[in-house]
Order: sequence, then C-alpha cells, then structure tokens
Amino acid sequence: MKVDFKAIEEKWQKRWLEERVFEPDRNAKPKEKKFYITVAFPYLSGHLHVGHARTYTIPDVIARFKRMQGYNVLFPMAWHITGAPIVGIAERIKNRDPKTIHIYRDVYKVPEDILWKFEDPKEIVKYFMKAAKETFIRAGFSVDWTREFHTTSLFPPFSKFVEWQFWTLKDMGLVVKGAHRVRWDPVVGTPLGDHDIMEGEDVQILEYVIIKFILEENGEKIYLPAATLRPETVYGVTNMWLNPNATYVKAKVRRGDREETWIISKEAAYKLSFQDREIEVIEEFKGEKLIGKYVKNPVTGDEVIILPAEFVDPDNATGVVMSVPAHAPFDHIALEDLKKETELLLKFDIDPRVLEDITYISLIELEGYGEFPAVEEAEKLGVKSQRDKEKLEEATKNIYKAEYHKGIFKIEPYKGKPVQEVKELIAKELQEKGIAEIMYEFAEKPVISRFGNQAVIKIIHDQWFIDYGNPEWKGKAREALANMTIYPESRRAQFEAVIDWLDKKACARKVGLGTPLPWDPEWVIESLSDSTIYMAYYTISRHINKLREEGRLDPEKLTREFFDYIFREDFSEEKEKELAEKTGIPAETIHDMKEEFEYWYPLDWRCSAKDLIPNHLTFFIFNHVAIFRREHWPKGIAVNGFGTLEGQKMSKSKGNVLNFIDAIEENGADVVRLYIMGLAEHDSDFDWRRKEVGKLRRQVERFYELISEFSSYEAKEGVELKAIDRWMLHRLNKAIEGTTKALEEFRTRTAVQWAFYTVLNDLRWYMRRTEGRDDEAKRFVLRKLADVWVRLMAPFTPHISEELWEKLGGEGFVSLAKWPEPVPEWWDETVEAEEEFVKAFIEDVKEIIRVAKIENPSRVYVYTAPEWKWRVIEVVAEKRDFKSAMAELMKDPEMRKHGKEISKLIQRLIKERAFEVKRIDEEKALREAKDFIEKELSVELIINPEEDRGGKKKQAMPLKPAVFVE
RNA sequence: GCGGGGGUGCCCGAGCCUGGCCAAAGGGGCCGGACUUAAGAUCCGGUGCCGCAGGGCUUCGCGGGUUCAAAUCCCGUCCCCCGCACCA
Repeated sequence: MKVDFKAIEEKWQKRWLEERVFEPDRNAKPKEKKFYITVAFPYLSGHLHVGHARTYTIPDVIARFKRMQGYNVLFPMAWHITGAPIVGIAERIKNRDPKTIHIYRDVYKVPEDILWKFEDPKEIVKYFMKAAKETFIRAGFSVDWTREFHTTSLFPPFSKFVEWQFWTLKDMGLVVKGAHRVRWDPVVGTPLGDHDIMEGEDVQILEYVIIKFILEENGEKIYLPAATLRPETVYGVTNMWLNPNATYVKAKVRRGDREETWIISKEAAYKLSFQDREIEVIEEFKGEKLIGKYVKNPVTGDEVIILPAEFVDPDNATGVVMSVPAHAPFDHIALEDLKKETELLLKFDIDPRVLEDITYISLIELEGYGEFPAVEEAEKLGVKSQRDKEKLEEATKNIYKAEYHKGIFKIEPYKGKPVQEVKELIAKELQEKGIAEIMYEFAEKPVISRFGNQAVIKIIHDQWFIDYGNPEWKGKAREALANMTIYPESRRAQFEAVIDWLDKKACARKVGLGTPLPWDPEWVIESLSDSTIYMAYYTISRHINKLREEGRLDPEKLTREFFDYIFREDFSEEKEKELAEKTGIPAETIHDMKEEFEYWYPLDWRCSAKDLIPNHLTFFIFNHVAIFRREHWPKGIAVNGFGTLEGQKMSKSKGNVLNFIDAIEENGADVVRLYIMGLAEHDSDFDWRRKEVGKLRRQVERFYELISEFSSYEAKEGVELKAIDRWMLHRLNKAIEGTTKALEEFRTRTAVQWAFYTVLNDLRWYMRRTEGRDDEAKRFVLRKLADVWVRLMAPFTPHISEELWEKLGGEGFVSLAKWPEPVPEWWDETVEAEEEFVKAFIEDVKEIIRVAKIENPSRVYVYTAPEWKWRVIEVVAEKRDFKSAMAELMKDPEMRKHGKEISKLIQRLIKERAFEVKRIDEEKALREAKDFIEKELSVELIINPEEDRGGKKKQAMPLKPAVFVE
C-alpha cells in the first residue's frame, strides 16, 4: 500500500491553520504551565536546505511534545534580513554574475521573470520570506504565525525596538565609540570581510611591538623602530639589523599632536600611514647607508652597532630588526655569517674586531638548554647560514615556543617571572613610557582583496562597539549562564570561554540592510547585534501586527518610553494611559502587551546550531542580562549540529544542496522530520543519505498500515492477558518513559529510537510470539498500543499521526492530545525478565546446536535450577562474602545436604560478582513459551523431565538452565 | 598561538560523567536462509579469532598507572575537527 503522504499533510496543515491550533491563548493556562521556545530565525539569502532542517525541526518537536504535555506553548518565527550579503547578491545579479545567476536560477529554481527583479534586494527578501514560510508550513512546524515579522528598517516597528535596545545599552555605557583595526583595501577604500578576500582569508593579524632605538645624527634625534614579537628580548640586544639592499625612508611621523622622525622601510611607511600615523617622507635611501652607525637601546641605554643582514624583509613590519643572538637563531646565524665576510665588513668600514667583541646576553632560563638556547638549537638542527631559511624558521619556532611556555626571565626587575608574563608587562610598560608602539601586520603574505589589491591593516575610528569586555557585564552573563540549562551540557565550557574572551564587538557598519544607529544614522546596526533580544519582541508582536493591519499603528510613536514600560517597568495604569495618548495605541492594548510579555518571559529555550555559540548565543545572554530584570533572564539553550549530504559538505556554489522543500516534496514532511530527528543527537552532525530516507519511508508506511489495522480493534477491558501480552504492555510503558525522558533533554535521536524503533521491534517480537492468535487479549493489547504509539510519534510525524488519530477515533487534534504516561498496572518487570530468559534460552540452544554441529536435532531437554541454588544466590547477594553467606546457609538443614556444592557455588558467585539476579519462575516461563520455542527451534521441548538426559542436570544454574539436545 | 571538542568493530554511531551484567546498543554495508517465476520489498540468521555443548582468547588512537575488575578513572603521547569577530 502506498500512503499518500502529501494529501494527508496538506489536509492537516490546512486544518491546523484554519483552527488556529498553534496560537496560544495566554489566558488559557497559568504561568507555571507556559512554555516559550524560540529558534534562531533564518537569514534569507536563499532557500533553506536539509542542513538547516534539523535546527528548526528540533524546537518544533519539543514544542509539540510540551503542548501535548498540557503546556501553553509559544513557538514563533520571524525572518532575518539584516546585513550585506543580500545587497551583494542584488548587485551581482545586476552585474549578471554567472555564478550567482546559476545558484539562483538552477539551484534555488527561482523563475526567470522573478530572478531579474532581484536587482532590488527587497525583491530577494520578499521572495525568500514567502518561500521560507511555505517551507515551514509544509514541514508541519507548529508556529504561531500571528507573530511573524522581519528585521531592518523595512519593518519599522521592529526597527524601533532595536533602536530602543541600542539607546538602552548606550545609556548604560555599553555601547562605546572607539578605534578598531580592519583588513582594508587601500585602493577601493573599504573594509574587507572574510568573503571579500581572494587570497589569504585566514591569515592572522599579528601585533608587533616596535621599539624605538635612538640614532643621534648631527644632534638630531631620529628613531629606528625595531619590530618584534618578543619585546622582553630588548634586554639582550647586541646590535641592529638592516637590509643593506632594501629601500628605507626617513620620515616625519605624526600621531596625534606628537611628531617624530623615524627611519623605516619604504613599505612600512606606507603601511603605517593606515595605522593612525601621518607619514611625511623626507628622504629615501638604501639600508647600506646606515650600516656601521650606532644606535642607543632606549631600555638599557646600550650603544649598539647597525649591521647588514639579508634575512631582514623590508615588507615585514618596519624592516628594522633588533638582534638578540642568545635567543633568536636568525640573529645568531647572521652574526656567524658576518664574521666570515671580512670584505663586506670592510666595505662598510667596520672593524672586524667589533664583531668579535659582541657578547651574547642571556636573558632566559630554559630547562634543557644552556645559556644561549638559540645557539644550541641552531647547532642541533645543523643550520649553516642565513640561507637555511627553513631550518632557521623551525629553530626560531622551537625556541620561541619553549621560552614562551617554560622560560624564566633572568633580568631585573622581572627576575624569576615566567616569560609569558614578562612579555606582557614589558610591552605594556614600554608603551606607557613612549618607548614602544604597536604595529599591526599580516602573519603571511600576500593578502589580496576581491578587487585584486594588496590588503593592508587599517585602524578605523568612530567605530561603534558593544563593550562585551565590561567586567561587570561579564559577571552578570556568567551568573545567568550558571543558572541556565545547556544542552548538551558539554557545551557549557565553551560558553564560559566565550564569555571570558569576548571583548569590544563592532556593532555597526556602513553597508547592508539594517536599522540605522539612532544617534548616528550613517551607521547601520550590524546583523548579529540587532538580533539578540528579539525573543522579547515576539511576545508583543501579534498586537503590533494587528494594529498594523488595521492601520492603527504609527511606528514612529513606538518610543523608548513605550518599550521601557513594556519590558522593564512595573505595571502602571497611569503609565498606560499616558502612553496611550502618546502612541495612539489603546491603553487596554498596551496593558495586554505588557501582560503578555510578563506571561511568556523568561524564555524557556533558545535553540540554534552550534556555530552560533561564539557569537549570537552568547550575545543573547549578554544583552538579556543587561536589559532585562533577573526574573526575565533566559533559562535554557539547546544547540544542534549541522548536516552533510551523502558525506559531502553542502555547498550551493558546487550545487550539491538539497533544499528542505525539495526533500519534503520527495519524501513527505513526516519522513523527513523523523529521519532528521533520528539521525543525530544534540550537537553531533548528521549525514543525509537518500537511500536511508527511502528505507525509512517504507517503515513509516508500515507504521501507518499497522495502526490503521489496529484501529479497527476493540480494547475490551477486563480480558485476561497472557504473559506475552503483559510483556508487550510493559515494554510500551518503557517506551513511553524512554521517549518522555529523552525529549525532556532534547535528545531527539534517543527519543526516536524509543518512540519508533523500539516499539516497532517489540511489536515485531510480539507478533512473532503471538502468531496464529486472534483473541480479545491480543486485540486489546494492539489497540492500546496503537493509541499510545500514535501519540508518541505525533511530535515527529504529526501529519500521519493526526490522520491515524482520527481513524482511532481520538478526540480533537492529536497535536493537542494528552501525552501518554506509563500505565501503573502495565508495569511488570518479572514478565520482562521471563521473556528475556526465554530469548536467552533460545539463543543458547541455537548456539549449542551450531557449535556441537548437531544435525537435525529433534528433542531439547531442559532442566531449570533447583530451588536451593536460587537460595544461595539470594544469600550471596545479601552477604557478599564467603564466610557469612556460608554460615547463613548452613543454618538450614535442607541446605546442608548440598554443603560441598554450595561452598563451591558461593566462591564462584563472589568471584563473578553475581549479586544482582532477579528471581523468576523459569519453569512457568518455559511452559508458557513452549509452543513458540518448539516452533522457533523446530524441536520438541521437554521441560524438567525426571530422567537426567546426557547427565546435564547438575549444570543447571538460575537463569541458565541445563540443556541437552538430541 | 589562544579557546572548545573529538579518536570505539568494514562504515556511521551509542556507551565514557556515576568502573563490573560490554565482544560492546542502533543503523548501514556485506554474507547466508525463508518467501517469490524472477527482481524488489519483507522476515530470519551471521558478520574479531578459536571452539563437535551454551565456552575461551584478543579488542575500544598509542604507552604507562590505579583496581579483584577499565572503552569507561589518572598520567604521558600522537593524531583529527571547529571557532578566533565586525561576518551571516
């Protein structure tokens, strides 16, 4: 039988919408019975694919589950359109970029006539919002659509809400203005995000400390700023390095109201001009001009000579390097090289003896090394000259790492401190004294922008930040987190780390869709920053939407005062009246909004994929604790993993994407939902495999057929049940318990395993065990099972569950039906143990037949353990040691008859730690299952005969009867 | 570099917190059987090694330790994945 999933799905989706099944009424239930769950709204630059499906299905399943548990559930949805990508797409469509057109026409299947409208970003937004909503409806998501909205100034009421949020943060001093470094295209003049970079998108930005050595020339004070990543080594400088062939400049460097004269490489002058310095080049010359001159170390006061070195790269930092041969392999080797080049020295008019006089200065105590680690390491790796670049780099890396992590500084005033600490201290101190500055530089080159230009690092001013570095704020965020439930709990550590590391976050930019910063409208609030507390907006959104529809809303009148009242203040009739006048919204409606917010908040659950932990989810915590009162702080976060397609990462540019809607079209929403929920747990990733989905589809069809069949049965109360019937009901209880527990913890995979597979397998076993039976007891069991099973499956496969619920004559929607609870009288651990015993027995006999290679067995003799052995087990379980168990047992004269055997048995039991054995009536269990066992094994089963066939009888142990096969 | 998370049988993946019932759930694949004219679907069995009686042996990245007992705890080590921001 083919099940027409599509027809069933459409039918119920229509009914749900018509009867407003998922629009909660806050007056229906007390606040203790409310359940508010949200999921990160989708960014709509295209269709949702199956990789996204899990993120949205989880909260829906939980919402459905909670609804059935009797909660008043709010599960809203909105759309995120803030940011640059959509604008970028529009631009690329306009430019007829073939790649973009391919994606939108062929992968997303946008009709041609609509595609060209995409030159306007608003059209993109319009199209995909509609598509996403349709997808969600067709996925069967139990969303309250009355609260739908989207972000940016295209939806003014929400924009006003964001404005309010930012004013509030600003007043608290949490939005600050400052400088910020960005990757920058110097030709086009724009900041470069990751996707704006053609080459080198993952290159790190390093913070060089540039230490200004002093060169006195004709009484003029000139600085020679040496760039280093190890400022602490300034105490060990023996000389300076310049590249004699590189071009250097003498330039006036202005920063603020300070002006100095520097000598740096030509490249450095250019790069520094983007980093808060005004550079005026006075003179250009080759590095050789300065070789042999002396400069003064600004920290130690030492006079050191400038020497030539070809390893100095003028395009790295300042092109000026200080030499610390004791701890830097490059410096050591360069000095060794130079000693051999007398001619070169003479050319620069340097007395070779100067080199001989250079004494290495040891700064760092490092275990496993002597005074000069750099020298040792270079030797160890067999470095011969500066040209052994690879080896030298390795040596440098080794030494740097070792000294940084394990080194102890030897020079006062930092003596005895770990290098790691000293480095920070010195860098800070030197900067404070004006001896050193910071220069940003790429760790590798080249870094090319998508415009094809060599990128630089620029310091931008007037940038607005949200100051997540604020220690007080961090404290509150930590407090909130500590009181939250995180699923999976193992992610908590990451949240803690993120809260610790988070610092100033640029919150506005000059391009893209969004809400303008209310006090500085040139800036648009950036997309991660405008969606941190919108869960609060949902609570009043339906009123806003209604007012809007009725044309009774002037968004401009949604002032700070209005939002303050709703979200941050106490109830006040007076205030409501006042606001009614100011906003034009009826006082009752304002009151209603306030009540609704107070009812739904705090948010019970926030769901999202795990990639949002380092940003959105943590911002969500931060912004909540800043703006809302403690009682409104969020209660839980559940994160989930991503999806791949047949083992491959989904990539729209490569075309291997399966759109969510296409998957639904192909398999039906219920199958897709069940598949995705059963595939992975919590934050682990899942892999979509077409073949498996197909298989599942058939199983779901089977489920449908089974329940359809059982629906005709009558559950007549009071019929006498056989052991196997009770077993089935007991197992059903377990499935209820297992599913419920798993769903409470967002463990969808375990839940599906219980709700679907375990029940299916148990049912299979039950049918096998009861084959040929057709009696009232069996019908009773199957009918009960159907009732329970449909409800257990309803969160996962809501459409066919509705259909089946209707067939079963259930009242109303299964979506609102009561979630099953274990039936107390169904519990029967004994019958389960007996059934397991029977199963194990069959397995054992099969094993014997197999191993002993018995052909055509005809009879199986089974001997269950005698009573006294059970007694021994019980006593051992209680006493747990040989002496007292033996003593206890020997009190009984019946037992004494078996004294010797008992002593052996006790020893064995203690050795095996067999302390937990559930007592069952083995003989009864075997007799009840006799027919079945005989059929399974195709033998005659003889239970506990007098005659000891094969002399096996004495082997009988509790739960392990003696067996003889003939 | 800093931070977070992992390494389990042919593959995916549970178990690890709270050591024992773990040769290790559940899928998938593969092999065999039943059903069928056949294919498919479905059902049953097998899938570390050895074993003519239900047993034994060796396994959970690698090395060591704790324990009567370790996939699970501790120490060391190797390898892998992810994030590092103005970007959704």
